[in-house]
Parts: sequence; C-alpha cells; structure tokens
Amino acid sequence: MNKGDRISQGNVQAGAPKLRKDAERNRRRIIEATREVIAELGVHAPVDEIAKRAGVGVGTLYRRFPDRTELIETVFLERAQRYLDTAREALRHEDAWEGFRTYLERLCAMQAEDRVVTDVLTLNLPDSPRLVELRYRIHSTQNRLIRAAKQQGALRADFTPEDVVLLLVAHAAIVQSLGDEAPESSPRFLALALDALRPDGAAPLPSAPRPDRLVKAMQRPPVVVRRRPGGTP
Amino acid sequence: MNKGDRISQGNVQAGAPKLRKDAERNRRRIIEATREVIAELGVHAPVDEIAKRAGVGVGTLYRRFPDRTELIETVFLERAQRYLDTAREALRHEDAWEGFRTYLERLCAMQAEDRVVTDVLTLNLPDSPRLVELRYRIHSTQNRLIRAAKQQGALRADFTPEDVVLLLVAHAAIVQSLGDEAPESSPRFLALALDALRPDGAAPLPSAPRPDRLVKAMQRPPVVVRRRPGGTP
DNA sequence: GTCGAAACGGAACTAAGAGTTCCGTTTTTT
DNA sequence: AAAAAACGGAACTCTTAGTTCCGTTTCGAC
Repeated sequence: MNKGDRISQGNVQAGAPKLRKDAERNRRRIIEATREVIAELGVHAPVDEIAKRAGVGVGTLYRRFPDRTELIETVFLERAQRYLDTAREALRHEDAWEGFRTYLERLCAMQAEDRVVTDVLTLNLPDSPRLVELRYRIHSTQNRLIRAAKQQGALRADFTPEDVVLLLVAHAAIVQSLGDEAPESSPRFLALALDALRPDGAAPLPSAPRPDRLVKAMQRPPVVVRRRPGGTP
Repeated sequence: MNKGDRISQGNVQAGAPKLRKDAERNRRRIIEATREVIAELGVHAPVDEIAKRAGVGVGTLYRRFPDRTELIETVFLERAQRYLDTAREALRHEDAWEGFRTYLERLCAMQAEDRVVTDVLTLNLPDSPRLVELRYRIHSTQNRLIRAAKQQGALRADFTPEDVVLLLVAHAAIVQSLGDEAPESSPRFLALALDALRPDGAAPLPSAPRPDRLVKAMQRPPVVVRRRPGGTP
C-alpha cells in the first residue's frame, strides 16, 4: 500500500479525518454507482462494474472501502430501511385492506425496479445486527397489517405472514426472469395473487410453512457476499 | 486421442458398432447418473459430479458423449416428453376443471422433484428442433385444457395460457429457494394459486404479457449449456 | 492363455470470471 | 514548488468448470 493511502470506512464516522475534495467527490460517486448497479444486477454485481459506472478505477474504490462487502452493506441497509418505511406508511391507511394491498403493490414495484429489494428479503450480510433488527421491525409491522385486514374481513382468515414471503419470492422470480422482456408479467401476477387472498369462496389451504424454517431457507446460501476469492493469500 | 477411442453419440444409432460390454454398462450408468444429478442440481450440474455419481472417470464420459451438451440433451428431451404426457393425460379427465387442476398439480410436483422440469420450461438447447416441436405440442395440449375448463365455467374467463407460465415460473422459485427447508411451501403456494383462478368474484386482470415476449424472455440466458470454456483453443 | 484393440481413470490444461493489490502517475494542498 | 494524498488500471490470485491426454487396465477373439 502506498504511503498516503489509508484504510477508512464507507460511512464517514465522527472524528474521521477529512478527505481531500476529489476523494470526497469520488466517494459519493462510488456509493451512487453502487446503488444503481446493484439495483440492476443484484448484490452479486462485480466490483469492476461499479467502479466503471462511478468513472473511477478499482483502486480508488478499494482505498475508500476495505472490501466489497463494506461497500454493499451501506446501500443494502438503506434499502431495508425503505422497505420498513413502506410497511409503516401502509399502516396509516384507514381502510385496512387498502393498506395491505398498497403494501404488497409497493413492495412488488420496488422489487421490479431494484433487485436489491429481493436480496434484502432473502440474504444476510455476514454479521449485520442492524439488518436483523430491521427485519424484525418489518415483520412486526407487517403482522399488524395482516391482522387488521383480517379483522375487517377483507383478507382470508387462513392467510399467514409466511404467505407474504411466498408471494414475494414468487414475484421476485417473475420480475427476474420475465421483467425485462415482458413487463406486464409483474402486475398481472400481482393481480392474480390478490384475487387469491379474497375470503369469500376460498378453498381451505394446506398448512403454511413454519416461520423458522422459512427464515432458514431464505438465508441459506451465503453465496452472496463471498469473501476473498483472490487477493491476500 | 488414443487410437482405440472413437467418437460416438449418446443415443445408439442404427448401424452403430457394438460397444464392449463394460463400455455399454458404463454408458447406461452415465445416463442414469445424469438423470439423477441434473434432477437435483439442474442442467448446470458440473460434469465431474455426474462422472463421480456414475462411478466413472470424466474421460470415460467424454469418450461416449462428445461434449456436455450431448449428454444433457438426452435426458432433457426425456423430461420434455414426460411433460407432454402429463398434459395429454390431463385432457382425458371428463371434468375439465379437474383435468386442468390435476395438470397444474402434477407439473408442480414434477418441478419439486426434478429441477430439470423447470429448465425444460425455460431453456433452449442450442439447435434442438426436437425440443421446439415438443414445446409446441405441449402448448397446444395445454390450450385445449384451458379452453375446456373455461367453457365449463370453472376457470376465470380472463385466464390465458401465459398465466400458466407465470405460475410455473413463480412456483419454480418457491421450490428452489424454499423447497428443501420448508417443503410445505409448494403445496401452499399452489393452493393459493388455484384460488386465484376461480371465476366468481374475480377482479378484472391487467393485460397479460404477449406470448412472443414471454417466450423470448424465458429463452434469454443461453447461460445454460455453455460451450467450450476450456479445452480446444 | 495370450495379445492387440478398446476402454478406463483422473491429473493436467485452458478459459473465464471475480476480488484485491501494487505502483507509476496525477491532483491537491500548503 | 514540494510533499502528501489520491488516482487508475494492469496484474496477480483463486475459483470453477469443460475438455484433453496418456499410462494403465480390461475385454474378447483366436
């Protein structure tokens, strides 16, 4: 490493030494590029692509973020937060069903325009307590939405929070395999899904997957943020 | 290549010279192993895994099948055929709705126990006219199922064949990300999906994706059967 | 039973990614 | 103008996967 280079973190911390003007500008560009690129390509997006989009060399990127993970995490948490905000907003609807419907619609729209949203649902950064906490809040907000919609009689009684996961996993696949070429697929699927949630005339459902299993299943492949494939031996 | 080695094809053709006994036995083992392995891992399954499962060296495998693609294709077409059989059987139900429902259920079950089924739906082998033809037959059989179920008034009128694709893509994702850990997910999802198809009280759907676009979307990534990453320059 | 052809196994080679480092050059700052 | 900081991107490493090569083993015809 060169003399002047210094390891620092993506999130400027209190008391961090000020960056040179060009460095600060590049830091912002990198974060912005990361947002864009992983929205399109998902968290697996290669570093080179991010650097290119930011108009910066990879070296520059690594000077600011000690590794790929550090960089991704910044953006990842941002998204999780937005996810939570969506749930909370939905809760403010006075019509509970409308609130729930809006929630699903917004989530699907987010999935369609940003692949990371799906990843937030699915993946765990290694050791990110903050993400765990955000997920917890998302879930409990979501539960309140569901309960309210059921009480109102607008949502089938045997619907469970796990079903939301099923729908989102399903919709993610629709968007990922069909989204670009056949964008009508997403709204079409969502509309069908909503019809499945009506209480009237609903056939009884087989039992829902256990939540803990579901969580385990979704967090399974730590494939996401691989550490050190190359580099230091 | 050694003197004795000879390029031949996976499917024994008329007039092909007879294989030695051990060779013939290995050839069968390889095909069987391929079936098993790609059922579990999908068409991307590495050749080494297949060879290992067959209890055979990779060399042996390549002596019989000039390349990976050749091998996969054999099994792939077998599956596509079974897919078609399922559709045809469903057509024999006297109750059209039952037929259609059974069709979907069988398809989902097949997806759950064999990843290749999804691949058959999604992917094209390079230059496989036979697969194209099978697909065509599958589609037309499926269309008859749908028409009959609608006429009987058991299936919502705005349902289209494209919706079957949506459901299968969605279900494939459910099985792939949740299947192992939370096997209840698949039947649960299917039951919800079937409820979405009821004609009574169905909300009007947004327009379906155009079939040609859908086909294009699904056949997009020719990622599947990559040719020559290494090997002959 | 022997011997040549056929087949075998699996190490080694090639290619394509992808993350990380290194260092000669450029830009800021004082 | 000089020193410090930052820059860019080629080069290096590791991984994964398809394919070939060749010394060794097995089969089958005589």
